[in-house]
Amino acid sequence: MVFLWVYGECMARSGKRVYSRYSRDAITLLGGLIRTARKERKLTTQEVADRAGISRGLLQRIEKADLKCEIGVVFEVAAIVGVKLFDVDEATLARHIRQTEDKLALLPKSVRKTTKVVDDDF
Amino acid sequence: MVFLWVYGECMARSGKRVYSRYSRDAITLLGGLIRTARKERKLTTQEVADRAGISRGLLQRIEKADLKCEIGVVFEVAAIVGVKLFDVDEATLARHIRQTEDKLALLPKSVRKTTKVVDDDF
DNA sequence: TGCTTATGATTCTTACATAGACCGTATAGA
DNA sequence: TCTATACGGTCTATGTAAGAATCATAAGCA
Repeated sequence: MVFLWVYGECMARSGKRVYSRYSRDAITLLGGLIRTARKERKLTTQEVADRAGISRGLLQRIEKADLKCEIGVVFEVAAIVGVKLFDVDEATLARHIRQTEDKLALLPKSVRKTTKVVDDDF
Repeated sequence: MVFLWVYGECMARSGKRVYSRYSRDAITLLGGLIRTARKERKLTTQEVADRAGISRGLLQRIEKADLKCEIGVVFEVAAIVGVKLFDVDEATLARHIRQTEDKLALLPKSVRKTTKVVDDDF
């Protein structure tokens, strides 16, 4: 029964994912910023790749905004060439993390769907 | 000669990568923002995972700031729960992309190391 | 309080991203 | 112009990230 294949199963087989324009654009911008920053600092792809501990090919894919790169590596490369993430420095980053943790502590630990006791007989 | 293993070879075998505090913190913050936004919108992990076309386990790793998740998926989840990347909307994102492209067009296509003709004989 | 379910954690398997090597091209300097 | 090299692409082997299934716990409502 091919028709009844659930989404998850299809994904597992096809491997194709769907991305919104927004997230694609965000990664495109990040890749462009990295390439620009690298050239402004006169660093070759090999130099940056070595510093990040990755291959030159992977750096090229990062700069070309490949969606399937590990986020840790992308952020690391950004840090190496001097692209500020969230547009803030380390101290501000740490402060925002604490603020988020505090906010999270006030929210319910699990999200419960309001058991719809909505009487539909009127 | 184990001592002479180059960095790349070690990486290929160990798989362990080194990350700076800055990039780790940036991802920690992103994961926290996603979890906070998800709960504020009263969405379960399963709902968000379904919308993003990923497994629940992967969403958990994203919120826990796992550095090895694909950047495309992380950004997509962020977009789904309403976390603004680069703190800007789609239109601004597109404008920044164009600006970066223009800037890139003015930079040399390849970075040449200044052949040190620096006469070291004086 | 008790019941439902959202969440966290674990294991196993498989698809695929990465490293590494190679090639040709083009491009920046001399 | 000429030359060294930075860059982009391809191919293969391999480590591992992601999906799927499961269980235990906790947490939110009635």
